[in-house]
This record gives sequence, structure tokens and C-alpha cells, in this order.
Amino acid sequence: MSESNKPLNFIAQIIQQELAEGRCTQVVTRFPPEPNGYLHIGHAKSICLNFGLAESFGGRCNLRFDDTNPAKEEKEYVEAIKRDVEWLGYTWDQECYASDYFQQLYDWAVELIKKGKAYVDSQSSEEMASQKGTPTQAGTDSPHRTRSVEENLRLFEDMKNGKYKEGEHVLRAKIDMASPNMLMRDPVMYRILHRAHHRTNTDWCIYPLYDWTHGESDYLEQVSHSLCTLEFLPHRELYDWFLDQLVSKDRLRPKQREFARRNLSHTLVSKRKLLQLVEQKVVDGWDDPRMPTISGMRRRGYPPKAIKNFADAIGIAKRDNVVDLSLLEFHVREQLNKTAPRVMAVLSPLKVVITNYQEGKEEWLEAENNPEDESAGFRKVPFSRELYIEEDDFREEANRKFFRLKLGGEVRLKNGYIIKAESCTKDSKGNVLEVQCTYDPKSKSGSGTEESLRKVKGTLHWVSIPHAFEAEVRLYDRLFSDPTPDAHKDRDFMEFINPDSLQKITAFLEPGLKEAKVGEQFQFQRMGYFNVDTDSTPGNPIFNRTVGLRDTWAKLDQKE
RNA sequence: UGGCCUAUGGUGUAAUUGGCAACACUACUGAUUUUGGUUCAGUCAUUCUAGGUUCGAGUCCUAGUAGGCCAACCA
Repeated sequence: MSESNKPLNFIAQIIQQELAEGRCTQVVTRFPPEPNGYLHIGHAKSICLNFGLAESFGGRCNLRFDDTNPAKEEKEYVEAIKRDVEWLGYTWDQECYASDYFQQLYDWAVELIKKGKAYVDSQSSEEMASQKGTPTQAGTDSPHRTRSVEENLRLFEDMKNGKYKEGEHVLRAKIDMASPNMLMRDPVMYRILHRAHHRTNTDWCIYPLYDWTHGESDYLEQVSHSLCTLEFLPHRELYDWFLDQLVSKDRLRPKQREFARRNLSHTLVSKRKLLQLVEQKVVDGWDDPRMPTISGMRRRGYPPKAIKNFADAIGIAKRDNVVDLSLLEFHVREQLNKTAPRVMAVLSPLKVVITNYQEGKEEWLEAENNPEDESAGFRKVPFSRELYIEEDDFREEANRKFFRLKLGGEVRLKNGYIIKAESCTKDSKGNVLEVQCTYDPKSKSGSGTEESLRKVKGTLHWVSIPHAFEAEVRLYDRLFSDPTPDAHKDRDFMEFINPDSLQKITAFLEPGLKEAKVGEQFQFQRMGYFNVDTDSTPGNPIFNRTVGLRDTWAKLDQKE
């Protein structure tokens, strides 16, 4: 691969070293989502990391659903997650479910009880919390901590057999109520939950908790490197303690490694807050193109390769970070620039009449589909006496920096002729309604004449009015105006919602676009990249702005 | 206040493990351009602070400072 000489991130370095030292012979990773919601850009990073690492070391990566909480999980999410991972272009080795290990986990728990390493506690969660102590103060032992093995076994079995109500008992690991690590103060391993599970239905009424599931699942799947975000770092001690109780020396012992979660500017990723946006109809649903969900980015038109390259570019480390959205947008443009056919679309029309162009005449001009890709070929676009150009592309008068059309000035119509603005008509408020131009018949693009080779500073896109095709275009912008909308202590993230994050307009497009199919992507020249939204119907495409083009003029203009 | 983690341009990561601080994005110049796009060339750093070790420190030592994480029968 061309990336072989790229410096390794710290996790890849660890893997390389452990491979060399023989701790493991093959790299096995896993992507372990809980099926309780939709995947977002943060998950995408984790997917790229886990699958990417396995790929580059010739190993494999499992997709594992961490489904130990039936109160929150649904099959619908399992399907959505699989769709998103596939869309990113990854193929998992095994499709696993923590729920497949419930029996094994139960058996191991019984063993722990027999070894005196776990006990049934019968206090309320409030009582247990009050005994937990604080980070600076040791906890106190539960009165049930000294129950006999026999009593614990009987109670645990009765828990499993549904003899108790929720909250009556829990199974706890017997570790150390004075540990400086709060997680080691006799953590709960099982709770009673009389709930149907999306896969095991009512087979179980006790469910294992995260800590008593994750490492064990890793062990059962013989995962060599269990990667997670930094907030799980304190869990590592417990992860190892549980494994200590059950690993056999001849099998691979998984290791947990932590990396810092990536924060993307101008967005947030908290499930609760995203849900709020959906419920309060700030957005159109979980796959709204403004959402940071994978399904939202897909609908927005972000290519999977762009997301992968982005994930790769931001790297991996252990410090707090906020990655600028513009880096993601750069990778989106980088992909689309190579692949998206160029077309002409006028988003905000201004009528131009070419007074010396014969009335009723039409010409079909040759237009290049993609200057970045010769194999993309050419197409024909209709030209006539009456055209639309972009409102912003005309000013009655302007300084030298304005390369576009102004009275007495010349400009080239892309793929067409050089025109000169002679006059304009305005309404009573002074708004320009129409621009009258003359054209140079000899300046036709590609004709090879001296006039056609003449340089004019500006080139405008345009659409022939009689041929134009009207379509709905949705102009999306960032959802939040603040780089870190949910990092303000005294201000709610809802205050930072960008009121202009969506603008629906009717645009005028070259006629060929009428046949555009859902998912197809285009560059509207000088405007941005657009894709056909899933709301479209045949013959009535709706276009989403995926991302604008870099616009140095907009910046220049703003400074004035 | 206990334990743990972290600190390198505006942003995100590198630095052959003690040897000229590099890459990408952003921003700004300029060139090219029938997209103010693309492409090309260039500009932007007292490596958190203060001491110390060393011929030599982003890297090692000491003391600070700042930020983050940890007390769910969530994951």
C-alpha cells in the first residue's frame, strides 16, 4: 500500500510490538455498538479504526452488538447499524451479540460465587450508593457481603428463575470497597429486569452489566485488541480483574486500549440532545442531512471514502480535541471533485436577454462533463435568446475586483458566447428585473476563432429560460453557529442553532437533470456539490446541497 | 480534597525514541484556469511555565500550572 511509510499511531505501534513479541499472532478487533440508537460520526471514527487496523495488519474485525439492556435496545437499530457499517464499505468477520453469551456469562458468574468472588446484595440501589463512599473517601461493606456461598448460589439461581421483582437483589463482584477506583468497589454484575429482549425474548430476567460482559465477550471472540474511548480507562482495572477470574493460559487474553474521542466542531453527538432535535422538529429525523449521523451524512451526499479519509486524517491520540468541520468538508470536496459531473444550475435567477440573438433560435452547445476526468465525456446544453444567470453575478457598477457582469462589461457564458451588458430594467424599488446584453457571434466556445480565444476575466454559468427545468433545491448549512454548542456551562445548546441551516428554493436547471436518480451527485458549477434526495420521485428530483465549493470571492466580497 | 489521563502553529496529528520541529486542514499571498472550482508555488511556532541534567531536550529529571475522566441495578 502507498501508506506503508506513514507513521503509525500509538495503538498501531502497540499492536506491532505485541505482534513482534508474540502476545498474539493475529489482530482481532471488534466494533461493539449498543443497538439503542443510530450511529454517528464518532462511531464512524471507531469503525474506521477497528476495521482499518484489522485490515492493515491482515487480521479481522467482528461486529458485536452490546445488547445487555433490553430496556433500550431494538432490532430496528441492529438493522440500521449493519446498513451503516456496510455503507462505509466494511465487511465484518463475525456478527456477534453479547446476548449469545448470556448462558456462558451466567455459568462463569456461578463459578465466581463458588470462589467467593461474588455475592448477592439485597439492598436498594440508594443504600448501596450511600455505602459506595466518594473518590476521596473509602466505601463501607454491604451487610450481605459475607453471605455464604450456598446462600448466594441459591439466591442467584432464584434471581435467574424469576422469583424476585426488579431491584430486590443484584449480584456484585467482591473486590474492594476501599479502592481508589470507584469502579472496583464491588461493582454490580447482574440486575433483575423483567423485560423482553429483542433476541432472547423472555428467556432471561437477569441481565449482565457492561463490565461483566465486555471483556468476557472479547475473550470468547478471542479479540486481541479491545479499543474504546478514554472515558473507559477507569474500567480497564475491572476489565482485567474479571478476566483474571476466568482466562485459561492457553487462550489469548484480550487487552483494552483507550483513545480520545474525536469531537467535531459545529455539531454534537449526544444521543439525548440529538433526540431533542428530532422530537422538537428542529430537524427532519435521524437521517436529516444536517444530522451528524451516518445516515444523515449519507443522505447529505458525503461519500463513504471521504469519511474514511477524514477518519484517517484526524488520527488518534489521547488528548482532548475539537476537529474543525472544514477538514471533513475538505475530504468531501476532494472526493466529489474527482467524480461529480459538472452541470449548470441557477439557484437565484436574473433574466438576461441577448438583444442581437435571433428570436426563437436555439443552439445545443457542447459542454464538458468533468475537467478532472476525461473519460466523463461531453453533453449538449441548449442556448437561446433568454437566459437566467445568477442574481449575484450582475451589478450595475462595480470595482475591478468584480469579475462578473456589470454595465458596459463583458463576461463569457460558460460553454457559450462572450456577452456585454448594455442596459438593465428595474422595478420601482430599484431591483434589477432584467439585463439586456449583446453577444459576439464569433466568440462561441470551442469554435477556434480568434474571438473565441479572447480572454475575459469572468465566466458565468447560465440556463436557457425556455429549456429550463425547475426543481426544489435544499440548501443545507451547519446546524450550529457555535463551534462547540454543547460545551457552554451557562448556555443551552439549543441557543446556538443556526436559523439558516436549511433553505428550500426552486432552482432552474439544465434540462438533462430531469432524469437524475436518487443518490446521484453533481457539481452545480460555481455553486457547490449536490445530490438527489430520497424524497425525490421519478421526473421530480429534489437536490440537496452536500457542500459548497471553496469560495474565495465570497470572502473577498465580505471584507469590503 | 483522592486516584487516573493529557498538554507541540488557528485546528488535528508527526518527530527515526536525546540530534535542523514535519504533514494535512484553515487563513493569507501569488501563478494557472472558459468554474473566483481544480492544480501549482509561497507565508503563518519562543513545543503550558520555571528550574535542572547534557556538547545537544518537544523528548530525560524536579516543582508548578491548566484541562479532562471517575461515586448509574446505562453502555
